[in-house]
Amino acid sequence: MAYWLFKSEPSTWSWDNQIAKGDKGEEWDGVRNYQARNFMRDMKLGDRGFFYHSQSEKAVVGIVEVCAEAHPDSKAGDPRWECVDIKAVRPFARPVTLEQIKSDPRLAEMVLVKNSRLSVQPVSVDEWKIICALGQTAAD
DNA sequence: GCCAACGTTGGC
DNA sequence: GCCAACGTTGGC
Repeated sequence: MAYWLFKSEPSTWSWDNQIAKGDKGEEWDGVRNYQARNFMRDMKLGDRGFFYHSQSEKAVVGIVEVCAEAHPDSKAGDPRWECVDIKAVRPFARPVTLEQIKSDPRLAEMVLVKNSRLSVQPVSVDEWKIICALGQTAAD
């Protein structure tokens, strides 16, 4: 299983919006960046991801699961743009802030730190475990 | 609100 | 195929 990170501005699509969709999940639409799209094409059913709030909050707030593999973005009107569907698995007991991540030397290589603008990105197994521990949340 | 970093576009 | 100009994102 692979691990990922999905970034969203809470004013556009928040963790609460995601929770409200329940187990049906929701399309991760709106990505118009080739790198991010290519990562979504690599995702498999059951892969896990962090749900990250950018802008004001800047924190990992929950865990999501890929519940549909890449398909055309229904809102794009252009088959080039594909996306996966994700559903909420569980919230973080304690959100892990960008500040915490940046101050932890074990997480210095995270894409979130190195390329803050990429909205969909891979997370290593080690990074996954460290951040779940910081968030006092089960990693499985 | 500003600005740095990055991606995309289009002229040459 | 290069690179300048421009737009967007996201941290501060």
